[in-house]
Formats: sequence, C-alpha cells, structure tokens
Amino acid sequence: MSSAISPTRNDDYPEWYQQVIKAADLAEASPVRGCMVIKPWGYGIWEKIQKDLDRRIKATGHENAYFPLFIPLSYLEKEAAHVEGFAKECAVVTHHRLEEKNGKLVPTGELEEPLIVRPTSETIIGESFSKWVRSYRDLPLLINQWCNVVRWEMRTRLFLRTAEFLWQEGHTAHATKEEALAETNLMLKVYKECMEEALALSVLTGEKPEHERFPGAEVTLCCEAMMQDRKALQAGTSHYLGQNFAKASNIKFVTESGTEEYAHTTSWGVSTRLVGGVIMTHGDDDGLRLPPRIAPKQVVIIPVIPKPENQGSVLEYAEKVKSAISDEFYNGEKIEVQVDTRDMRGGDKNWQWIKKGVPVRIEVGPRDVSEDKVVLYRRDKEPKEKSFMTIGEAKGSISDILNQIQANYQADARNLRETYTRSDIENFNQLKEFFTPKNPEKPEIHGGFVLGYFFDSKEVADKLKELKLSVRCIPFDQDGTEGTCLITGKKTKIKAIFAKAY
RNA sequence: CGGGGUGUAGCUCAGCCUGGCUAGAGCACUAGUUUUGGGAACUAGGGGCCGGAGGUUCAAAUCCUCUCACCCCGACCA
Repeated sequence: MSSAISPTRNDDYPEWYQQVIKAADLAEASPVRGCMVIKPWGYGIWEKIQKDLDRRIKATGHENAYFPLFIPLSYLEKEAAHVEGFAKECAVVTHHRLEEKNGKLVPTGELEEPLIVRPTSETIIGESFSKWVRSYRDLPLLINQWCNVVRWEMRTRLFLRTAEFLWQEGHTAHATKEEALAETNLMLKVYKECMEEALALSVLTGEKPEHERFPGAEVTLCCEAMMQDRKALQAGTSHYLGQNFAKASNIKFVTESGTEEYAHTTSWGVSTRLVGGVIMTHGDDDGLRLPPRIAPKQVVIIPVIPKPENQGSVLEYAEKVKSAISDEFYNGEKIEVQVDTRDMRGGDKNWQWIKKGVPVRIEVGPRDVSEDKVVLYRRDKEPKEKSFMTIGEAKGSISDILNQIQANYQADARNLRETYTRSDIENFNQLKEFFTPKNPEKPEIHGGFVLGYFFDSKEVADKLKELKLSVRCIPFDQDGTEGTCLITGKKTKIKAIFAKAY
C-alpha cells in the first residue's frame, strides 16, 4: 500500500513532517535565515485558530491592543531573570539610516540607545501599564495583542521553532496574588479548551518545575501535547509573574484603604507552533488531515470532466452543489466550500486535496448531473472509500459528517496520549530503558510520557539532559501518595511528566 | 563559536578524483496527439555567467587561493 508522502512517519518522522508541509503547501523557507514564508493554506489555518482563540479571549473579558515592535534596550535590563533568558537571542537595531558608499548601502545614523526587536513584550507593555494603572479601580487590566516576535534561534524548523513567529500574548495586571493566579489558571483553561475543541489536540495541563519556568515568572503553567512520534510539544504557556515585572516597570496602584502597592501581573501566549502541532498530531502518510473547525475550506468540490462537451453542465452542477452545501451551518458558521475549477487532471486534483487535508471532498461528474447525485469522500477514511448520495442527502448530512471527523481526530489524539503514557516506571533504569530505542542506528518511534515521582532539584535537570529528556510538567491531578524520585531516589509526593520534547 | 558537508535548470541530483566536443538526467513547465469517474502515455520544446572573486593552463563545472551562503552534528533553545 503506497502512500502520498514519502518517507512515511515510521520510516523517518522528522523528514515526513517536512514533506507534509511541502505537499500541503503550508509554508516554505525564506531567504532570511530561520524565517518562514507562510503560504495561503498554512496562513488560512492560522487565521482559523486566531478567530477561535480571539473569540475565547474576548469572551473572558480581555481586549486587544497593539504595542511597538521595538523595545529600548534598557527596558530589557529592568528584570534580571528576563535578561538572562532572552538577551542571547535578541535581534538588535543599532542604526536608522542607509547611505550609499561605493555602490553599497551601509548603515549610518547610529542610535544613541539600541532598540531590540521584541522577543516578547512584558517590558514594553509594562511601561504602558505603569501609566494606565493608578487606582485599584483601574484593575484588573486585561489586554491581549496579536503580533510577531523574533527570537534568534540557532536551529529552526518550520512552524515549530522559527526566528520570527506569529502569536498572541496576553498581559494582565491585578490587585492581588489570588486574582492574578486565578487569571493564570483561567487562561490555561481557555487554551486547553481551544486546543481540544478546535484543534482536536489532546493536552495535559500542569505546572513547570522551577528550571523550566519563563524567565522572571513565579509560576509557569503549560499545555503539553503528545505528537505521533510520542514526543511532547509545549503548546501554550500561562505565567504568574508575581510583582517582579510590576516592580521593574513600576506598576503601582492605590488600594481601597489608601495604601500604595505593586500590581500582580500575568502573561500568556500561544503561537504558530500550534500549526506544527496540528500537523504532527493529525497528519498521516497521505499528508495533512485538518480538523474541520480549523480547515480554511471544509469541503472541496472536484468536477469530473471526461469530455470537453461535459464541461459546461458539470461546472454548472458543481456550483449548484456548492450553493446547496454552503447554505448549511457547521459550528455556528456557514460551511466553506470551494469548487476546484482548475484546468488539470482530476486525479492530481484529488490527491492535492488529500495532501492538503481538506475534511470532505465531493466529486461531481456527468452521470451525477443527470441523477442529481454526488460522490463524497472523507479525509478520516481511506482515500478511495466513497459514498454515493443525492444532493439533498449531502446537504442534510454534511454538518454531521464534519462533526464526526472532528470527533474522530479528537479521539485519535486522546487515544495516542493515553496509550503511550506510562505510570508504572519506578526507577532510573526503567526510565532509561523506556526512552532508549531498540535500534540505535535508525531509532524507531519509541518512548512517550512517563508519569513518575519527582523531587525538584538541579541534579534532576542535569541527569535528564543526558537522556535528552525533560520534565514537561507537574500535572494538576496528583494522588498525593509518597514514593521515590525516579532520578534522585529522594522521597517525594509529587509526580511529574517526563518526556522527550520539541 | 567548534567539527563535518554541500553549492550545476523551478526542484532532486549526476559530472569533479584523472582538466578537453555545443554541460547532462529525472521530476516540474509549454505545445501537439492519444487517453479519461482519474495521481496517464508518447512526441516535440523552453529554460544554466556550474554560488562569487582571483589564480594556474593552449584549455577550468573539474586543479589552487580567498570569499559568501546554506545543511548536518555539537553548543544554544518558556
């Protein structure tokens, strides 16, 4: 049984990932090192994710705003841990003009204070917050922005880690620690719901251990998803920043009783990395499989034109099917249908749409025109598995079909994560064995998540690094029993998730 | 920043070691013919400053020097 994508997932998972991106026409490398060009189909997915998440962010009382791309260098210096975390990967603007010298453009007009291109916006938004917050009546301040950020990463992979990426970053200020922590938890829940309901991912939520925290945060919460190669993908994070950034940016307010206090702030973000997560969660050996909720088109109609004289009637019929189906609703919106009228062979078209992961394909040909029928294919079934039905039946069932596909993908993702999460690993040797491939020459897909006892210390992080493992999170659900840390053997009541990660 | 590698058609590459006809193949592209509920076949065609600069030579994609870019392994990476 040959597949549309070569190599297959089992043969070479990283290469398969690259090939799916190419075959589905999602994105490509740009002339600028580490940056990507997001093509219409890939950007369409991001727009759907944005739309869903933006609605959820607004529904929880947040407002969108926009802050500058450039941040004065001195702002970054204000928070010590933040400097440590981001200084090494900042793009820096030092000049503001170009002059021609010997036919070459050279930078001149050196800036008195260099600007950095935002790697994240805590400091520049903090500056605004300090002006906006005077009284407890100004709190909570609930702001979100959609933007791009730059982190000068050494090694990049399309969507998963690029030098520039698109994201949203929420920034809020609160009067009390309790309120800020509640916000941090609320936004993590919003992320989880968006990822599970819209992207059909299955995520585990919990808290990062100290050494994995966001630079400057007191608490970092995260959503961790399992990819089909059983590695973890950090899909979103939500941070309680304590008063660290409030002190750095001077965000103070007068309380009801008249005293002056620093605000408690939070920040939270998800990025275009989610698109990578969708590819690696739902893709198969024939290419991408898109959950209907985030597919730029849910249905594509492919006219079958065996003879030129059929063209007029078939195309007309295809439009008729389109208008019937696009009148239907899915998830509260009209179904998005495209008729693929391109002048090329039907087989090519068909496979292109399979590789792009469009949830439902409908073929209409001369025979269907006379019988008022269509042929319907689902991306969650085999490529050749077809259902014959009338236009009326297609119209009546399309919404259900999309719901089923969404549910099937969701179930697959949940099954994968549950199947490969082990909670019976008791010591370091077992851990090591679980994460060691049987074939070191050409490692097979192996490992998964291990839920095991964990005593937070530097020693753990270092020893895990040898196995290329990390503590993904300390899950919220803890049974409270006592055991010995898988790494150090120390007694502890905390369990964590150990895994290889992207 | 260390170690290794690669730059030749839109893409994937051969040719380089051992210098020598007009620089090649597959895919993609264009046209024609046949085919058609399907990832078609044949024929013809377009497309290259062989990454850049310098050198050796009668002669350089090929040898030498320099340079630039990218890739892989490390280091780095909420």
